[in-house]
Amino acid sequence: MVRYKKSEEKRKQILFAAFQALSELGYDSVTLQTIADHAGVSKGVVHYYFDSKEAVLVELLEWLTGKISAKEQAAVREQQTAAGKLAAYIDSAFPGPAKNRTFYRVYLDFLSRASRIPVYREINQRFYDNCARISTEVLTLGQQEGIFAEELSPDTTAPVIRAIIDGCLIQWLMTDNDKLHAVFKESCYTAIMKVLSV
Amino acid sequence: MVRYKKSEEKRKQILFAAFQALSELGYDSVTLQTIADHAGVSKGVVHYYFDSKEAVLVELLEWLTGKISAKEQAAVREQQTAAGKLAAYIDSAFPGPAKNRTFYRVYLDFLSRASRIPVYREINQRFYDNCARISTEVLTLGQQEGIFAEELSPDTTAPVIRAIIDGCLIQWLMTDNDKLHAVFKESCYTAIMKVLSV
Amino acid sequence: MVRYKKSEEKRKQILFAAFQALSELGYDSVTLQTIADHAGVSKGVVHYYFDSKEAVLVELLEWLTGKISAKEQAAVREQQTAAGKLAAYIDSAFPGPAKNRTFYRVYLDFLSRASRIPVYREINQRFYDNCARISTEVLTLGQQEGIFAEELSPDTTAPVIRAIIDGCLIQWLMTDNDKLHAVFKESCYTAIMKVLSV
Amino acid sequence: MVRYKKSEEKRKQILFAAFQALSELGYDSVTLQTIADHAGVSKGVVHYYFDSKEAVLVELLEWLTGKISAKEQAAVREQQTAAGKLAAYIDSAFPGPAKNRTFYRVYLDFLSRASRIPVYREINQRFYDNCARISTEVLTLGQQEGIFAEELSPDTTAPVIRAIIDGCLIQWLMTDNDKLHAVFKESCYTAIMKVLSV
DNA sequence: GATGAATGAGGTTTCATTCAT
DNA sequence: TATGAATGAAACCTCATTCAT
Repeated sequence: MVRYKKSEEKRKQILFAAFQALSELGYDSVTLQTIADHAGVSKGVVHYYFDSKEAVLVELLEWLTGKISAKEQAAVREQQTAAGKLAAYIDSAFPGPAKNRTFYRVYLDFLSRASRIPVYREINQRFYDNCARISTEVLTLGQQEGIFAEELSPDTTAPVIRAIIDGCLIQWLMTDNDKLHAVFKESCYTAIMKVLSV
Repeated sequence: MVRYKKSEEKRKQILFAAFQALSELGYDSVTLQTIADHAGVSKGVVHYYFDSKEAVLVELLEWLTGKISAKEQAAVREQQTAAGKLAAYIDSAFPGPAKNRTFYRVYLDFLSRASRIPVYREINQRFYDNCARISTEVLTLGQQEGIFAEELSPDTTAPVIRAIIDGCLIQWLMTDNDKLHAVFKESCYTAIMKVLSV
Repeated sequence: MVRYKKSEEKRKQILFAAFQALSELGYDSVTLQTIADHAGVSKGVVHYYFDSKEAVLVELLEWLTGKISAKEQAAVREQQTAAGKLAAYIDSAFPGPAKNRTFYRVYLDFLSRASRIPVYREINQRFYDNCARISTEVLTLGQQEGIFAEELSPDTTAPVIRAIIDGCLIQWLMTDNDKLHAVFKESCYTAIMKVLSV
Repeated sequence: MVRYKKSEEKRKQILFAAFQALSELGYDSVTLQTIADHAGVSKGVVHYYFDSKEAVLVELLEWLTGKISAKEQAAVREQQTAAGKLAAYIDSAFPGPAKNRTFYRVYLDFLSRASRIPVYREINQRFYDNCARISTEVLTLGQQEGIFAEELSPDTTAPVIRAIIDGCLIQWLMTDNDKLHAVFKESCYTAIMKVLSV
């Protein structure tokens, strides 16, 4: 993009620092100073690359959801069967305790903002759309294979699949127990299978 | 309780005002002034009844989750069959677009805090425990009736049920579309039924 | 005095509570609430008996210095010789670690105010005048007895005597060591004797 | 010192402004705003250079007592005789009405705090230790010269010397009369001479 | 490009004072 | 008389933002 003459790399560095700081401290405790500290740059630099603190956070949500969508899509594309694709999707959504904790803490911050502020809601909507595309791909292939119920419509089923994934990961996050991660992942997979199966 | 000499009624009034203000403005925009404004009292009054802003919010979460648990339990108790109890539970969790939006905006704020701050996590855990009690009640009755799968254990199933409810309501909240509330409620009910059924 | 229709006894109770609270907490930490707490009455009562917090403190200084002057005068009057009177004065000014600490903490608060606010300065001046009266009594008797230097004038000598007393007690207060109280008392007595002696 | 990356000069400027403001207004009336006003900077700057208002005041006491100790020591060092050193010490401690008023108003504020708060007491103790060093230097030299009493021990005599200085300056401060400054200075010198002489 | 000193709006909190009961 | 709920001014402090260097 021509939009940014400034070093795209340093922007990424700041976004990642913001991600870490936000996950660690939470929305109301994160400051430009803490973001700058995490990035190893001065406070002024953040303002040089981003118009405002808000702009950092908006772009962070965009960047995060984009990365996750890409990763999930890639994982699903690699598989040929509906069952394989679904498993790959869940695997991708449950990469492990550390990554899930870091991301979902931040994601909950963003969801609470998205419930009130359109710009966040729109970014999240694009993320949901990508999730729906994956779910639809899995569902329709499964229906062709005959393992998923014919009567299921992608429009109503896709949101439920993401609901179960997010719901399970939130439940797990609240347990604050890394060992239960595998249990919730398994429960999530099983639940989605039951929802889809004939 | 003797704990509060001060008018318990006014405490509730302030808590409710905080609830409204928080739902409207979000955690980082809500101030003691806005809470006081919503309650129709002066700023000092909030501090007269609560030690700090934090104390207001902690007690708000406690009060909100307590009220919801009570309502859900009462609704489930009134029904005699597993199917009736489950429907009552879902009805209770999906009271309508306005109530769900108001509550889930606030609840997302609290979940994001609960992911980092123990005191919020503990309150939420008590809420989850109550939800699990309801789910267990529904599940075991359904197993006795023969409509739910014998092999399901309450310990792993209960969290999934709440995960689907919360997940669906978050998905709906993000659509910002009141008309879809009924659709998500229906999807939620169907999904849980599929997860539980033999 | 007719000035106070209100129970003089309760006023004293509040003044004494203010004295304790002030000694314990210091000027900037003492509040009407802490004074009321120490007095075992409600906050409103303090305002009922005194126009303002400032009024409590002004009257407290008046009351304290008045009591001390009376005590010192009485002690000195009881003695017949210059040496006896001086010893009685010092004894009276050094009643012990606990009393000296309580009083001098408060007195330092008042001195710092008296250096800027006329009303406190005037009250303190009356205290100094009483001290000077005592010193003059001791000095002139001693001169008659021939043990104190003839050339000493009460006007310049009296302030020095109080200076040594206050100075020694402040020095002792800063050591925060009860055991040194007797040492400083002895040093104070010796110093004054040297200043006065022929 | 590496401790302060930030301009040491501006710190000094703020400390001096705090000194003036504190002397003028007193401890309970001085605010960060008044300090900032006296320094000709904005309120935020004070917090940029100091962690808190308390930190400003602690450092102010440290700075003030340090400066005075240095000045007094230097003055005493310049003199060769015990009498000369003592006169230099007194001269240094009585620089004049304006300076003494400004300093002793502030110092009384600090003494009242030092009587309750350890950090202030410790700083004051270091000041007292320096004063004792000076007194000891004067005393031992005077004993060698044969003009001061052999039996005087520095440990008990030094505090009395400072007690007389502080006591006299407090007495003078309370008169609120510049013309009496010289009188009290003379009285102070005479008193100390009598205390020390053979 | 990069820094960090400076600003000041706005937040939480404290507390003297008022006043209905 | 006595209480304590209520008020609101003013304190300390934080921090996004600006800007000279």
